[in-house]
Amino acid sequence: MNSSHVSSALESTQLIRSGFLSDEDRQALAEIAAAPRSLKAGVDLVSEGVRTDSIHLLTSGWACRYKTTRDGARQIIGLVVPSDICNLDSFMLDKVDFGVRTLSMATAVGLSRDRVRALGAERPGITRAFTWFAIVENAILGEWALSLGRQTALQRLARLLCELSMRLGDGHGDGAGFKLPVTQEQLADILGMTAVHVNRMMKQLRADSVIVAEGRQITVPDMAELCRVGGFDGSYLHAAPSNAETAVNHLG
Amino acid sequence: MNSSHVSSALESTQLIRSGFLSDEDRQALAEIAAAPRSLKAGVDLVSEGVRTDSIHLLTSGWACRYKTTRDGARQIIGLVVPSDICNLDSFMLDKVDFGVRTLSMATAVGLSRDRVRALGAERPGITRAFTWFAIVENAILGEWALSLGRQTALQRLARLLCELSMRLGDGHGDGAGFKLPVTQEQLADILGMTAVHVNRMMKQLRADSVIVAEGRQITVPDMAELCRVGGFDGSYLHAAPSNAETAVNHLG
DNA sequence: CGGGAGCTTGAGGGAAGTCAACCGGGGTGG
DNA sequence: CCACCCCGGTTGACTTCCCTCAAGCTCCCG
Repeated sequence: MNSSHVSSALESTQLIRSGFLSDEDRQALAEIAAAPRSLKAGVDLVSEGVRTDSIHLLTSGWACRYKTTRDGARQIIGLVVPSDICNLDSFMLDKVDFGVRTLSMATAVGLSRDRVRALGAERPGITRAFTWFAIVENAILGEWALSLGRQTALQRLARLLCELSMRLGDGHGDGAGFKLPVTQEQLADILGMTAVHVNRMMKQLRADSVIVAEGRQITVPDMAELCRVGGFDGSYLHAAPSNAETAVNHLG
Repeated sequence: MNSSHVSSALESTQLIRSGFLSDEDRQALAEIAAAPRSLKAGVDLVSEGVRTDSIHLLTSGWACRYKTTRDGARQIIGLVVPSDICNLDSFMLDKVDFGVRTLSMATAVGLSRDRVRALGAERPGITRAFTWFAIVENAILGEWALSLGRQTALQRLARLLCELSMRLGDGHGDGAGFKLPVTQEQLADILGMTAVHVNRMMKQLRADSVIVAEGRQITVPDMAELCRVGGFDGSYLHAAPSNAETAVNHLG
């Protein structure tokens, strides 16, 4: 069966970090998971506005949630990195109102919405973990809204790099680096600007020695400076392991 | 006791619309609700970044969720209208990372986070309803992000008016009208622009006869036209009563 | 009557978009 | 194996949208 296979994929899931899942909960989830699927870059896991009853967990690679305006402009409204849930909305809604597309090669496992719900009825921890995840996602989206509404292009870019550096967990200190598997055009769709302008802002960050970019490998010599430029304060991510324990404490 | 008093306040709550709450669930919630509080305009129900273990339901008036950047700019990341939950985040997180402030005179009731959670352990419908609400809120926030990132000032304003017209449920047809209890400065904080520019865009909508504004009373002579200008498609709200039944059907 | 809050309008400047051209690299097909 | 092409990055010139600053206006309330 795939349950043992998937179980390891679930190990590092954000859901686990919530601290709401017991070992049995985790095992129960692993047992209803479908076989992992390999995906090429640039394909839709879920298409915009479609009905689906399957919840996808990303186990490797990157994906994004996106929406398009009537006149064709695209906005990426969430980055999905390994261990994230692609379309949590399907847990409660029949129809997603965004699409999910891979940004790089990726693998994902599917969970049947109905089976997750059924599990949740017996195991409150599972529903709690999903709720926790929805709320954290909300916090991130709120931060994006603040950034889109009230920051300059340079600040938005710097802030995004800060967020990614933290979410990827590659170390938050000076000298931290990570790989950005996205084109400048996709960055533009995240940041609400033009690919051309992304390029210029990147150039400026490089010129100011705030980042070092070799191809798509980003290195941050001085994280505090990058945070300062982006006006970044990472507490909204709620994803630091330190938070999991406090969550557990509140279970009573 | 206040339970009967609060019960009526809960009647029209968004939570009810989810279709996940049974009558008993509703009653159980009403019993743990604190007495309603009257609030003046412009006061914080919850301050930014504070720890709180109380979840507030708005029963009358308007409020908003907001965040501020390090350099003092403010962005409103959500409007709270009667029957909405002000700080759902507190259901799962110790610390909210936004503030909630009344925009007009308002009344709210508080629910103890721990007691709601305890209820949820016995009554899965309650947790489900909260999760549903978090996910709908997410959908709205995603739509705001799309708007902030990819629409012009005029489109953003038009879209907001469309959303409000729908959420307030005053009728979505031509001739629909509603009261906007917010200053242009607050609109600016919602739309990610300047109060001055809000004024100009309002002027343009008026000049184009898309809206009629007398003070803070907005009338929409041609809703289809307003939707067209704002590139609005309301399906993301998931709040139409029609949706509640389909949600119920999926409970099994 | 004075004063403040919110609305309205104008003039000028700056941030970001648009259009366009060029470059480098990695595929692919002849 | 080379030529070609397409995609993504880079840069420049010009335009446009929106911000900034500033003043005057209308209410409403003390």
